Amino acid sequence: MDALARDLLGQRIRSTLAGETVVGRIVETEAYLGPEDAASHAATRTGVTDRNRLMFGPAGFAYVYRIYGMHWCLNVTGGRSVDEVGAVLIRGAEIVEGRPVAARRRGREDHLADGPGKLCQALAVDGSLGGHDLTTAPLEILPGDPVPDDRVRRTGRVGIRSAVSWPLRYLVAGSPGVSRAAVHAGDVSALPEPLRTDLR
DNA sequence: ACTCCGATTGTT
DNA sequence: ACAATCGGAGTA
Repeated sequence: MDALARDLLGQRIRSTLAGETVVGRIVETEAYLGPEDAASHAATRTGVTDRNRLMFGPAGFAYVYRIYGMHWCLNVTGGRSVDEVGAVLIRGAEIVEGRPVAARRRGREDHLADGPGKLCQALAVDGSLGGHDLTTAPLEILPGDPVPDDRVRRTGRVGIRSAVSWPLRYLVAGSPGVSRAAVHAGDVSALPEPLRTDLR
């Protein structure tokens, strides 16, 4: 999961939804793990539910959920085996194609995709994309220029109450499209020992 | 059936 | 600092 979050940086996400093309370069992600991660939607006491079921499935599919009754958030599922549960939230992208389309959808010329809700609005992503195979149109993740390690920052996650110190947020330092959220130190030692093995 | 509240955003 | 806005999850 963690490795997926790192590797998504620099890759492109192309939306041809609603008949128009918008492409973003992914610059900010966050990993959410399985039941052991209190901040994850997979941590529900009731186990698998209608909402989180995709987090328990195979990798490479869209898990889209609504937040605060008004915004959509896009995740890439990351499970590589039946034992691995989780997904990676796409938190920010730099729009590299279809800027005018994204601006119209956003109703403004700036801050087009520097946040998970904004990104979904710019790419026209909504709940109907849940379960979509992200290797196929109309919403697909494509290879991009790899981001070297010295441009990558790993920090604590944003906007959650539990396990905030887990360093599972990744961003490309200084790149447009990174959200304004404060960069706070994620503490690797705060991760439970079994999970640390997933860190590179 | 009922309450609580969130992996956010935009404005004051 | 705070309102908007609603369905999922937990409780009964």
